[in-house]
Amino acid sequence: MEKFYATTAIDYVNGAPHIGHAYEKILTDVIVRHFSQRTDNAYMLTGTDEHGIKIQKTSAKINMNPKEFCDTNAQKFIDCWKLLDINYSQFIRTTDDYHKLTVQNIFKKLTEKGDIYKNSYTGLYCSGCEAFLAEKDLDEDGCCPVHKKKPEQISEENYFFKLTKYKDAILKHIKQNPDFIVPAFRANEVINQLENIEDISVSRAITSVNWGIKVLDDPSQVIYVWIDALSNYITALGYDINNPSEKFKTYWPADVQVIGKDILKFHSIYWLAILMALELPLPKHILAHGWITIDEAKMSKSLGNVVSPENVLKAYNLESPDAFRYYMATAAPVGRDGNYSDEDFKEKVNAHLANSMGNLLNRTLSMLVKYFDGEIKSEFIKESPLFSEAINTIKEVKHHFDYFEIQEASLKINELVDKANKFVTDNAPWTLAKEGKMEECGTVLYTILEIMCVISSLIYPYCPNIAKSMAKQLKYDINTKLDDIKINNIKTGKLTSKEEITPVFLRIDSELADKKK
RNA sequence: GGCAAGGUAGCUCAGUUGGUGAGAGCGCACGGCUCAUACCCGUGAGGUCGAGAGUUCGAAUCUCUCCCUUGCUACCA
Repeated sequence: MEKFYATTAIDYVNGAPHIGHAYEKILTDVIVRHFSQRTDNAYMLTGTDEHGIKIQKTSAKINMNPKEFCDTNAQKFIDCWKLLDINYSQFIRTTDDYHKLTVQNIFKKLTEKGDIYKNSYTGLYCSGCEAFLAEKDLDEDGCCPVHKKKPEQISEENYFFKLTKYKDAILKHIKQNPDFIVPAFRANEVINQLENIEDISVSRAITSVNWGIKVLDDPSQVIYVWIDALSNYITALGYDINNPSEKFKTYWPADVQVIGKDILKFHSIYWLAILMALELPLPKHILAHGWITIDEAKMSKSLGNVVSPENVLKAYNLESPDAFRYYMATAAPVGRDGNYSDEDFKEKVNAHLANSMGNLLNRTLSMLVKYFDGEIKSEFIKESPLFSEAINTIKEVKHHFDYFEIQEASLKINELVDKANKFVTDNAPWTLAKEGKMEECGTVLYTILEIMCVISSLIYPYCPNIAKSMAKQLKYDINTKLDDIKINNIKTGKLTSKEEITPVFLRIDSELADKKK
């Protein structure tokens, strides 16, 4: 694999990040971290979408200039991703100068090509909102729900993009590439939506929206969200209509673009059309994830159940975001809605990270210290059927990630952990020690430690901190590429001592965890 | 309304092209072990596989009807 380029949706900076924003970034980060174990050129892009009427109004309401308002809110996202160890390569803001410039050039090129043309747009305009409303936004009487008055039919000169010109090509692409849209069942929805598309308006009169990127040579128009926001995936890499950067040539097309299911239409139709118009290759996969619900209820400001990642980490006094990342990434099969509940969170992370995986390392190292003073002797080193199981698990995990099945991949890791735990019980090294069968006992411990090296690599995308802690105690190089993993990582000689053994993840609500508070 | 996906053990769900007594994880109950973060291992529960009818030697798995749930059907971002 030569390179891997993944993008997230860029978040609208009208508010602070919540668990839904976090979910998408965690999914993407887990995917990119996995592929970083398969190539040296893994690149992850995330960022913020900062233009538009909502920002313009919200900032005006609090007497702030829109850029300062965006600066403040964008920082909240940056801080949050840091807290969650989102290892992005680049953070783009649509107010960045290089982005604005390229968007203007893209707009110009499409205009010259004839794919963008001027036409009049007619819509329902509410003077109170100073915005066009969609019919479904109106109340039963056809009035604006906020200002309680009927919107007027207004016509405005706008630029339009010839979406319909690309309809057939898009349909063909989706049908010929059944794995383009993940999960596959959403492809049908897109195909249906494609039936009724029309050309889309891609600019607004500056009198309606002034917070945006101006059309070159036409100061009366501001570029609307489609071309502004969607283009970020290529402007970030240094795309230029005449001289694309080396970075762009290296990474584009994206290997996967992770988005929420609500914006699938824009990415699988509008975005493809724009790329086709620019004569650029198309992304390999669009991954549309589901929603995170809170205790089975949709998260919303009005319900007051908006959960911020920061609060979760604080509530459990978690030092690293690993447990939260693990839970989010494995809560549901990608593409379907997942649920967050405190109870389930505790149950899952305790069971998998502490009881099964963490404890397995801990018990094995403890025995090594207890029976052998932490030393691996050469006679311990023998083949084991577990080794081929471990190699096979790597294969299965890779296969699942090829299809972005990150929950399924985690289940395979759990299975390997379970097999290893069973192996310990079946061979009862403590009994072997009592019976004086020291070589046999040492071989059992050695076998598990080799397996733990593999497990630390496999759990790394989900739980980078825990994985590093495991690797450190195993004296294993966590940067080993998946394909380079051989079962020969535990060397003979002193491996550990009582002082060096520490639990990699403390049970939530455990006595030890409580002591730390 | 139209299009689509589902309704399987208390919970979350697996069940390829129909065929040995219907499964996994969690939770629960009981048992074992004692190296470990009170952990780990084993055993069990006997669920009319949404309802009814049909095809078949045989259906959770195919067909039809009905009931229920969910998603999509927006120039919001």
